[in-house]
This record gives sequence, structure tokens and C-alpha cells, in this order.
Amino acid sequence: MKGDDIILGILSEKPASGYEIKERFSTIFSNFYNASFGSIYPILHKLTDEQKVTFKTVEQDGKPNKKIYSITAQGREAFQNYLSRPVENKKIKWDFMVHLFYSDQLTPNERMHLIENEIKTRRQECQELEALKQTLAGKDVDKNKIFCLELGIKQKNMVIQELEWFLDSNMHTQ
Amino acid sequence: MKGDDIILGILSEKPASGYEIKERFSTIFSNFYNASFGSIYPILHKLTDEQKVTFKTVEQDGKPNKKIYSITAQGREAFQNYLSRPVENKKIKWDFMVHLFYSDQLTPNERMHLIENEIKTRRQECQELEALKQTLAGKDVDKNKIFCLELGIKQKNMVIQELEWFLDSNMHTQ
DNA sequence: AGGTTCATGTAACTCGTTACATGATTCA
DNA sequence: TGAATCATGTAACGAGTTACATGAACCT
Repeated sequence: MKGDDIILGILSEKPASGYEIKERFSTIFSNFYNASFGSIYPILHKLTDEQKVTFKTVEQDGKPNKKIYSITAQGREAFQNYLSRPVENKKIKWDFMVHLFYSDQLTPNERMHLIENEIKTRRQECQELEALKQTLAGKDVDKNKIFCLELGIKQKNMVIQELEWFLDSNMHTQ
Repeated sequence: MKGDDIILGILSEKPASGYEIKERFSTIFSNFYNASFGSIYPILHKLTDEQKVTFKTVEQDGKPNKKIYSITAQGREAFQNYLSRPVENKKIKWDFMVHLFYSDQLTPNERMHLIENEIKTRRQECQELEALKQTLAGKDVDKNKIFCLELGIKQKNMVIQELEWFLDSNMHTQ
């Protein structure tokens, strides 16, 4: 599972530009994948070479031109191939948790700020995902996708709750 | 946040060999970091060069020799420096969720197996973490570390529950 | 005047994985 | 006999990030 696979997946839903792909990564995909422009554009070029996608340049008024990429039959085949491959292990680098794990080496004040900051950023993320969910409500979106989105929201909410509780219990014992 | 930092963190608790460091990654750290031998050993060599760690070779009977690494004052300083740096974004590559997200392109049967498999592996992980928690119970382990472990268990349990529910609701609607 | 959004792109780099090699011991 | 555990190590490779460049339009 690498960038190629995920981008083909996104394009299997509907055509999109590199910029729009990035947007999906930072919203609905945020809970299970992310990629930067520095990888998206080269992958799009590579997929074009491999004839898995095609593009057409679209002129817009008041905005720069954009290249709208569409998946080809070959691309769909490649994505089907990805879907039938065994699921890889979850890979995670969660810096906050490492900080928290070793926060006995911080002052109580530093630890408090660490946790408070994390709560703030998570809350923001939650609100964005909730807003996205509202946008999708009513529309004919596949139930699997809805489930993925809702699971993401639930997970983040759980972390927020637990952190709030931990912060609270920390204050009372000092 | 890279391998160097985390390994210094592990050694800040107590001396350990490369092999033992790997074990910690695959147990208590599994929820927020992982690394392979291919990175652990070179990092240990590098940290030795930088005088952040030292090692002594320990002979064992019935087992190969091992190198026990200890953190130095310089190493502690470097780790403190890491702890005071701003927290980086969580990075995640969760292949299962990508599969599930696009599982409308699978047969109902394939989707069922996909979810069942994930539930099985998660359950196993949970049991291992629960066992670890039992091992730690009673011992004088820092409350932040306990919290990290418990949060990991809770998160995994939540995913299991949600997947079970989703699987069930899928079956009834077909 | 300066910041933000939209939009695409490349080069250098870094981190970490995969795959291999070695080898003793223990267990079924 | 063969698999698993313990234990360390390296070389080749790959994937993706960071940082940079470009540039128009819009908002304050």
C-alpha cells in the first residue's frame, strides 16, 4: 500500500486534480492516510506514464488552470489488484503519545500544556470531520465510507474524553 | 521525532539491548511507534559514535552474547531536547481502513472476510496488551505510562466493537 | 502592502524497510 | 529434523518529506 494505490482509489470515485486529492487526504482520509504535494504530483506523472490515468487541462476564471485526472481501465485493474492483496499492518508515528509516555521527565506544568494542546488540536479536527459528515448527510454516499468517517470521529472523541479525564485527575493529585 | 529520539527514551528508563528495544516497540509502544532491526542497530551505532549511549557486552549461558546499551549524560540532554520540541503531527498508514473505505468495490463475501480478519488480529493485540497490563499491575510504573497503555487498549477495543456492529448490520441488510 | 487560497512542479534529502547473512540453542 | 527463539549486523532500495520556485487572484 503506497501513494499510487490510494490515488487510484480516489480517482476510482471521480476525476480530480492533484490539489483536490490533497484536500481529500487532509479531510476524510486524515484518519488513515496522508501525503504531501511532493509525492502527489510525481505519482500522478508516473501513473500517466503507466497509462493508469489520463488528464485534461481545464481553464478556470479567477483561478489557475488545473489538470483533471481520470482513471483508465488499466488503472481500475491495478486498483482491484491492490484491493485483493492482503491487508498490511497499521503503521503509526504518534509523537504526542511518545511525549506523554515520557512526561514524567517534564514539569507538571509542561505536562499540563502538552495535554491541553493535544485536546485543542483534536477538538478542531473533530469539528472539521463533523462538518464534513453534515455535508455528506442526505447525499448518496456509500455506507462503508460513512462508517470510516464516523469511526474516525468516534476515535478522536474518545481520545479527547480520556485526555480530559487524565488532565483532571492529574490536577487533583497535586 | 525519529528513531534516535525514541531509542534514547527507552534507554532513559533502563539499559537495554537492541533486541530488547525491538520487543518494547512491538508491545507497549505498538500503539504509537514501531521500528525494525534494520533501523535499530544502525541507530545504536550512531548514538554510540555521538557519545549519547555506551554499551558493554554481556555473556549469557545458552544464549548469544548481547550488547547492553546505557544512556549517557549527553544522551539525556538530547532526549530532554526532544521532549521540549513541539509535538509533531500524528502520521498514520492504516491499510485496513483504505480497504474498508473502498470495499463497495468488493463482493459482500470479500468484505465480510476483510472485517472478520481485522477483528481477529485486533483481538489478539488486545489480549497481549491486557496481559502486559496485568504484568505491570502492582509494580511501581509511572502513571503516564499506564495511561498510554490503557488508552491503547481502549482504542483497540472500540474499533473491535464498532467493526462487530458494522459486520452485524451488514449481514441483516443483505 | 501583505496574507491567503488556488495550482503545479522539482531536487535534494532522510528515514526506514526489506532482504539477506550468521550462528547457537531449545523444543516438538 | 526442522522450527522457533535469541542475537547482531549490513547493503540496497524505496517511499515520501521538506524546501524551494512560480504565479495569478482575492481579501483586508
